[in-house]
Amino acid sequence: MVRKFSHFLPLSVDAVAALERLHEVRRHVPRNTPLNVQGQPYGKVTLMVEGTAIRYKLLPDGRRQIINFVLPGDFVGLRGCFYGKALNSVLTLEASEVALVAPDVLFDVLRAFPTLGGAMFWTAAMDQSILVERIVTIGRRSAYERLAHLFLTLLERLQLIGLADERSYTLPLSQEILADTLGLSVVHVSRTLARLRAAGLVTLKENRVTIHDLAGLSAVSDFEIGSLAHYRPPPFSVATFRQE
Amino acid sequence: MVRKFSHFLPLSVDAVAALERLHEVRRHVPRNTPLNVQGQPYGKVTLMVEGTAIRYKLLPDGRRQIINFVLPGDFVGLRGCFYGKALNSVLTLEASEVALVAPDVLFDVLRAFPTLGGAMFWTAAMDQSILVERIVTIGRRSAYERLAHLFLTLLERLQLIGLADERSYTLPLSQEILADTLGLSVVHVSRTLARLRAAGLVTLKENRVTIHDLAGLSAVSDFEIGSLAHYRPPPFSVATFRQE
DNA sequence: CGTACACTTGAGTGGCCTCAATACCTGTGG
DNA sequence: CCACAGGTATTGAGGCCACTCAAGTGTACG
Repeated sequence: MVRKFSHFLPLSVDAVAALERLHEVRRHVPRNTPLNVQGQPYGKVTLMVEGTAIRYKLLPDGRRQIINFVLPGDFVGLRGCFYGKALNSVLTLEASEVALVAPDVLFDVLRAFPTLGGAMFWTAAMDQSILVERIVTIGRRSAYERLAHLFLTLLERLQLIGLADERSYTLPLSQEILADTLGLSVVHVSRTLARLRAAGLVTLKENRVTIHDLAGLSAVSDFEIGSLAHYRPPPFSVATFRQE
Repeated sequence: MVRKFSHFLPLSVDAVAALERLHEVRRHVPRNTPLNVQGQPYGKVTLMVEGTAIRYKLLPDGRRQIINFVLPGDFVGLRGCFYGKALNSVLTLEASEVALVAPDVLFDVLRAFPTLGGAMFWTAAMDQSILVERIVTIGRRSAYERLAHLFLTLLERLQLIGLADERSYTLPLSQEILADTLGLSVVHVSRTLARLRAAGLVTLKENRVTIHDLAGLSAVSDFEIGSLAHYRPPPFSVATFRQE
């Protein structure tokens, strides 16, 4: 998504046009479509254009842990293509629009517009910081704090791509999804959501998350507002390398 | 560490020499030295040469979550330098040897030896898969499974850099470290270790982890042996890009 | 020799889990 | 149009896993 990168640095008209090239091979996929299956060999790199998906892993006995949400502008299988088989599954949460990207096209574009490489590096760093925060959340926060933190993380990610307003957003979050994301049971998510609602902090109704008390919620969850977007120009030039 | 990269692809003599350049500015640091402090601006990129460290985050009330272990051959602050300030703290676990790497030198080397870029991309993918596994572990596995899984992950990582033999390794793992890594309390780690010992699976004594029943342990934890090293040559050429 | 740190073990508590029943909404087919 | 099935949310009851508090042991170190 062009909008995400432009938070990193201003994009030239040409660079935007180059990004458009990645969107050439589009495909419409219905809800609950696997974009990737754990253990299967990789197809190609997929770019989410519109819609949402979840990355998750299944344990042999059926337990599921959701790793992250795939939002518009996110790549699927970019890092993983160095492995022989997919390490996790990806499933669309709603009817979505994806672009299939031939890796060579991607790298052509990056070669032509080196600044985009920096932007991709930046988003990779952001992705990792989201994973790190999730580890902290699941490992050391209570159920109450976990939900609060997740809602704020998603708010910020969606604002970055222009899909959330100041305090609310639409996302197909069932309680089962929340439970598998945060390492909780469905029942306990239901009870905890009720407490958050009663406290006047957040409401989740018909796939719409509304944050009624942003300050209160971030106080509860120790979420640093703006933490994802913090950015400083790199203290050095980003190199390019090429492998034959 | 040269040894890690050579698992990815054979390295030429010249490439090895180039990697040596990164080790030029060495520094010896004692135990419990912060290499990085949460919230502080970044210094430079650090390469662990010998020794170990932990990356962790602290919550305001003092709870600690360890994100990952820094082993020889790992970089500290490579991805994070795009952010204004450090997102997590890093602390040495024992007396260590580190190399301070000027980012420009690193990128010079990558430019001269593009295959090293591919290797770094590969290790980044591996790092991420470790984070992903930790999320699954903390979110959906029991204390018993968590410890089993961690011991196997560390075994594999250390074997990759030649610091573990077939079934044992030395690492300064206190029970507090294990607890903060796995989202458990110290007391419960103690009890669970006792159960693993009684089951004849693992022993942890004087900083030495010995795995007595590798098959049993991986059955308990659903750890895929060899999962980190799985590698397939990339289906495309890794591009290089440069930012001015 | 005393202090500090790490580990162990016991006792009691609580957060979150499981099982289960109910209610609601939506889409589907007779 | 209604009956029905499937997915989703709520609520109660009971139980367990992991937590906290606390005391005691062993080892390292100044």
